[in-house]
Amino acid sequence: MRVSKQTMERHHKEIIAIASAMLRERGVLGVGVADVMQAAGLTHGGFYRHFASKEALIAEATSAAFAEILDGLEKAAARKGAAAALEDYISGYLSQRHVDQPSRGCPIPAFGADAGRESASVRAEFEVGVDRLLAWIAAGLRCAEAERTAKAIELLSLMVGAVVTARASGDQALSKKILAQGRRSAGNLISVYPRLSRTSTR
Amino acid sequence: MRVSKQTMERHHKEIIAIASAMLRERGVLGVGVADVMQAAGLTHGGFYRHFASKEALIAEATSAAFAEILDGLEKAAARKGAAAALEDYISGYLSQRHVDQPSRGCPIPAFGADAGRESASVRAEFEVGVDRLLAWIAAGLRCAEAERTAKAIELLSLMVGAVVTARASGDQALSKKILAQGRRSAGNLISVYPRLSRTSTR
DNA sequence: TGTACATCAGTGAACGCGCGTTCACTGATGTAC
DNA sequence: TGTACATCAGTGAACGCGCGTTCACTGATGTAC
Repeated sequence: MRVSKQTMERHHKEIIAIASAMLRERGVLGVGVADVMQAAGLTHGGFYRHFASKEALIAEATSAAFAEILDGLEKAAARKGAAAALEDYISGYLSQRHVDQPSRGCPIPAFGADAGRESASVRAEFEVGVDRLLAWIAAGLRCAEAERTAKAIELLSLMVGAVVTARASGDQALSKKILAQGRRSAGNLISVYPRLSRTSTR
Repeated sequence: MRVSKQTMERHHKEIIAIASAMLRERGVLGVGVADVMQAAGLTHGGFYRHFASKEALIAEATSAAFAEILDGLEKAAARKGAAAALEDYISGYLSQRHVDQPSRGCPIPAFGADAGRESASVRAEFEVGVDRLLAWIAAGLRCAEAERTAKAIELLSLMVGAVVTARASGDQALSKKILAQGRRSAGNLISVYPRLSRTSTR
């Protein structure tokens, strides 16, 4: 039966939140409309009162995934400063926890490859998220203004690649080696004198 | 009707080759048994004379995708030397062509995220490929022996992340920016004095 | 080398199942008086 | 404020479709004599 506007809005947000986690855990093709609705405690039939299509849900869930992460990052930056927040972000990103639990993690390693195969609307949402993320990272870098964007792109690429490769590698040993190296590389990138401090591997 | 052993072997290889391209283009869930068989000029019914399951095909296709790439790399290294071959590999990897055409490209950005969700057999094949790739990259680096593996991991992570992020970003401008920065970063990584040569962004 | 026969790669129909989507229906909500 | 009624969120069955997998069948291949 019909529910109140507030209830419907709550359902809408729940559906998106569930889809945004499922999307990162299973990828675009792994997310089913019925699965999402069931996880939200609803039946699949009502889905189309909320979204025009599965594709529309994917676009909204993509946006929500980035928004959830960026909200947290912005709060952290406000609390402890941009540079300190960036350090925390990096160590969280390149942690075993992030590799093992994609559902609350970064959308880029989780379904960036899938997003590249999706429609323009999904790709557009993804791009807005990447742009905002790069801007946030750039703000936390201690370097010349002109270098910031370039360094942010380098750092993000490095972290995304390390997480994708660590997740794909079955063996724990290789996975951990990749993460550990990622942390060293990222640490050198954000340090004030990165070029001089990294002659040794350790 | 029955075909000769040679024909069957040819079919087997064709199925794997087609699946390995489709896998990189569409991801694991995007590959259909019937699609692959049809592309090979066969009907889907005969699939199970070649493979125990779709999963077995994915494992073999993963192995084949890495083998195809590593064969090419090893030949290139033999022809022009490990260091020069690595430079070519990097510029090819971080090219618009590679971003636009995943089907013959690196498996890691193409379906690394999917592979992380697959069975142990697929993950094991993936890991063997990553290991071999890292060893090949390490051999082309001009640096101290002790630094080689670490630098290879850093370089591969950087390239994988740049390609994933470039593919996911709908807009050409951001995509190109990420690739261009990837090329600069990778170039600095493989140069003999990377720490000193990169004070400027350009 | 020739013949009889077992093998089995490939075919095409069918299996159960889950997918995204549609729709008639229900009944609480929101609204007009 | 109370009442009558239109709206519409959610239900559950059904739609067509494609999925991975199975299977009886075909007939060329490979083999045993």
